[in-house]
Amino acid sequence: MKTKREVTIYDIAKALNISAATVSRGLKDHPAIKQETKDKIRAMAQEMGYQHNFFASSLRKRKTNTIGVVVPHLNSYFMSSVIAGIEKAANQEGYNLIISQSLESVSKESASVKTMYNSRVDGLLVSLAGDTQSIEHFDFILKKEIPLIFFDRVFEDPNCTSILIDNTQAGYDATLHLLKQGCKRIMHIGGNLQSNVYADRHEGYKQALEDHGIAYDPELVIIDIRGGQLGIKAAQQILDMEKLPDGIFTSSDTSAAACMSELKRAGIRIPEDIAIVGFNDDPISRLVEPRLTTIQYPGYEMGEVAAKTLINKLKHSSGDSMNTIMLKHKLIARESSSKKT
Amino acid sequence: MKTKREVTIYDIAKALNISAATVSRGLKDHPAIKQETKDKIRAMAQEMGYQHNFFASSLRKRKTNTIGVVVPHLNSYFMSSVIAGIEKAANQEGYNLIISQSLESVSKESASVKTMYNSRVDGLLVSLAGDTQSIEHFDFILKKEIPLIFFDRVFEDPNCTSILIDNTQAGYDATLHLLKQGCKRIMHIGGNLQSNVYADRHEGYKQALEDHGIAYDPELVIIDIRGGQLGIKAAQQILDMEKLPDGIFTSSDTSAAACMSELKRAGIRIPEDIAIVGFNDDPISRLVEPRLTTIQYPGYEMGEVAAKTLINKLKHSSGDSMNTIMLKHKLIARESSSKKT
DNA sequence: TTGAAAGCGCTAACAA
DNA sequence: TTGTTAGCGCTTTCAA
Repeated sequence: MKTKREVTIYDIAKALNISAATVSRGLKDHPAIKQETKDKIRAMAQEMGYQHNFFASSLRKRKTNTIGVVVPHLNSYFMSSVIAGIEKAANQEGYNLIISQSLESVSKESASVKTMYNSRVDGLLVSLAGDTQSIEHFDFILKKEIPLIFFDRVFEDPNCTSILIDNTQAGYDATLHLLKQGCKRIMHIGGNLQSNVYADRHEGYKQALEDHGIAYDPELVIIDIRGGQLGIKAAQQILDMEKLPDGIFTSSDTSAAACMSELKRAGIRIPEDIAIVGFNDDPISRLVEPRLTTIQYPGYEMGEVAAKTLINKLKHSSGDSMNTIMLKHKLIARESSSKKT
Repeated sequence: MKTKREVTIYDIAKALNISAATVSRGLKDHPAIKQETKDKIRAMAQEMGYQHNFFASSLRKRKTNTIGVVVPHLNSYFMSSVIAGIEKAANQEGYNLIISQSLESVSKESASVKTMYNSRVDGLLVSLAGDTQSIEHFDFILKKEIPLIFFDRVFEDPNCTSILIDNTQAGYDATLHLLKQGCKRIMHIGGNLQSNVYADRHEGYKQALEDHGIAYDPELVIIDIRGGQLGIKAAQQILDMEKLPDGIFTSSDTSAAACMSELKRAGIRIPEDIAIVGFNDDPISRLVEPRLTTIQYPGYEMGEVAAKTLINKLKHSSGDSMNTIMLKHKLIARESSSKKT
């Protein structure tokens, strides 16, 4: 870059007195090139400090070997695990990654998708922002037939594959666990219901109560208060209640931990007074006291599956497309919910 | 992408019966183009679904407006904050980001840097892997005069700028705080000493002891045990000691929290028996019990400064280059270290 | 087994 | 204010 001119395949060609085409082939191990020639080319490339120019190659091939990833936030344990999984799978197959955060805003999400398109990503892996209500801003991507896969925070659409866990079942499991511990008055603290993830967990909570003859009480449900701090604000709200709950199912470990910390400070005993179940199996769930019962959720694997599915589509552009891939989850019981001894 | 041919500026030009050059200029608001023409161009581009092709443009301009970021791990609170800061600053100036993790391995770091070069990033922002002992693998970057900035985990080199905090001072502050609480037998749990970050914190610890007439005792220092779990293993080691320490200075909040959790499980009281100071002001420091005293460390700001410094270099390629930028840190005293009441 | 030649889509001198 | 022209560095037919 900069002022210094690039070392190109032409430079190598000239030095070796062969053609650029041969150099190009030799560099990528084309079978039609003599081993001897390849060796010479490699050696010279090495010597001259040649580096492949991805742009020129992409421009010419009309494909970039790059996958775009758009997520709401990078900074959660779950998301980092997913990204790590994506990176591993992508790397293995020789794909690069461009990553961007929407910070939970559709408009930023939309801008990111445009940028990704401008970079001509071959495919897109997306976990939607909280306030995303439609996927119109992906229309032009779909129209260009760029494969689009949603994971975790998904949107049902016949043209896209979704990869997720059964959040309804997971919410059901969490609530059921509390019921089995003898809880009768179970709260739910959850995220933005516009997102499938939180809507489904909430739904599972509702169903579990129903199945056990407990009426759903909207007073016992606290949903996403914008600007983080959900756990702390929820705790304050709980402390103001006339009659305390005896169990809480929270849609994330971080807010569960924050909430628990506040409640404990106010003198409430966990799990004796209130049992708590979180979600995600974030490392924090093992560090707080008591340790959090939680739903384990295969982030790394989800990333791997997402990337592999996408790459598969890219390679065999046949539309074998599954529409939904459901991964397993598991409840991990720890002290924060153990009312029985 | 795919089979569908791109809509190019030529298509727009043809449709409007003007030249491609004019379209190119119009699209980027070149002052020499009549407003009326610009409007026509924009409208047609819109209508035809034209999207800028970043590759062709980069190839031609020999600059990409892309910054490469290489970090050891994405999944820590600190690193996510840094990335968020970088992203904001980069976005503001119209730069894109390519992000990659070295997973603490020099070889992966080296591969990442190569890939970044292949993508012809305009500049590089790097936090080094734990076992990086030299920066030879950046030589070709430097030779091409691609600006390279290190942050947090840095390497002293006259050709690169480093952005960091005064880790020695911070280590000193943390240790001093424990001394002031009356601790006499202070342990240090730290990371890989090959990294400036941990080496300096360790050095500060040493100096503080020295300044207070306490002999440095290698038995009281536990350094990075590969494969994470540092906090837990350190706790086990502590519990095996004949004489327990009365204070611990840990180089990260996550290992401090894990260590504290283990110690508490073994019946040790924090801070009465052992006072603890962590590092980073990770959210976890406020969620564990007792809450962790820690060193606050401006991650977001560090990211912003790093990106701005780099972009500045990119824009005015004059070598105004400062060599080191030192950001402020601050000790935040919480319950985990408060021996005095 | 190799080479010649034609672009991929865009930009920037230079000219008009 | 706009157009002409010549590439940026690479890949890929087609031909030899």
